[in-house]
Amino acid sequence: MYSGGVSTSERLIESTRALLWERGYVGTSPKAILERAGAGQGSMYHHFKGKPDLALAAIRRTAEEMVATTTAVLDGPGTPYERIEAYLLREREVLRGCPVGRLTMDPEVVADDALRAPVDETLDRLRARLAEVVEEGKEQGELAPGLDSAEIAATVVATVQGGYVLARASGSPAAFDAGVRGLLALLAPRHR
Amino acid sequence: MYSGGVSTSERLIESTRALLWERGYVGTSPKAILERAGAGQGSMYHHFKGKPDLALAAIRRTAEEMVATTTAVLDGPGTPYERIEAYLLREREVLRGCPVGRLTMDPEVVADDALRAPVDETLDRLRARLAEVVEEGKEQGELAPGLDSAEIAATVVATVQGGYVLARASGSPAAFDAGVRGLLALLAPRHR
DNA sequence: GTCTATAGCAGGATAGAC
DNA sequence: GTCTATCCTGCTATAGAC
Repeated sequence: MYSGGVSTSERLIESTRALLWERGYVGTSPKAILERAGAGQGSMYHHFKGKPDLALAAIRRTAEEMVATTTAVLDGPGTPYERIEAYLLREREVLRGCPVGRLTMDPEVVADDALRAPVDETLDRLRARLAEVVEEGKEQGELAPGLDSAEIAATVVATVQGGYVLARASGSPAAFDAGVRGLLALLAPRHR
Repeated sequence: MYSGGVSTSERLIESTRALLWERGYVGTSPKAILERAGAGQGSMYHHFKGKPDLALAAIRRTAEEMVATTTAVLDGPGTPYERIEAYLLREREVLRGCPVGRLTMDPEVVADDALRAPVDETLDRLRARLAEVVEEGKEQGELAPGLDSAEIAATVVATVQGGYVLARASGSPAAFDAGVRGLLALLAPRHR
């Protein structure tokens, strides 16, 4: 029996995802979620145990989505350098920040192992995959052999996450782009 | 007439600074500030117009402090590369994050130009000073001449800001350190 | 200057009708 | 499954005594 639309529980999760991205966990109230989802109190507490439970469902989905997106780029075509470049230059809504990374600035997310786990796992998998690509680049002679793959992977992810900070501080994506271009210049084969 | 201690307004500002660092603007309540400062409601509203006004005073002081600290390192002794290295390796309470950068993830700070201004200015001055140091390094032949100083400066600041994200996600400073070491390897004269 | 009292509203959750 | 009513607590601010 198909309802012809999206289920209430689905709307609750999507509304929570949007609000967590925009306002973080501390800044997101059940009331705001319900208003955005067009649902009443009862629906939320029927489908979820409470705010943390609903937030966990939302965070898990956002994390999965990010893993899928980044994997697609890093497993895509091109040389190792080109795939790292594609990851760094991929379309982003820079001023909105990273829906996963921003959660690390939320005290209640960091304090709750269950909420932090999907965030940690997502960034960790991204780093691990990037390290593999860097390793490939070294083997193929495209990247400098002296580089530590795990370190470079951390640098790449950090530059992106920090780029969001610079962009949001200045109110413009320019600083994000500058940081990315600087990193690409440092990685670029032609500069070795 | 010296009170022999610290003024109430002073304690309010310092308490607010600590809470903004720990919990952000949205997550910090006047009540929590007053408890930490050991003051009553009246004191706060006597010295400040309200939460935003007190937060502005606290953010301005934190911003000034960060400018002073980073300037001291970047104006210090050593070659340009060594000064950038000193900035990147300087002692940090990594898991607490950056007291200035973390504010960019706060929706109410970003939405309020007065609150965002000191954050923007601080990170912008840091980038500008780093760009000058990079420029020096290029002139002295210590850094690759093809690099764009402003871009590299953005990359350096972004790596630090993003390093905090990685560290807080994993609950360990290791990822911050890895990102910094990766960046230093990419910048290092010996790798050109 | 600092305190307590109070106000009005929002946060987070529960109860029970439909 | 979904709704509204209700509860208790905390947030932000104001009033007015000391």
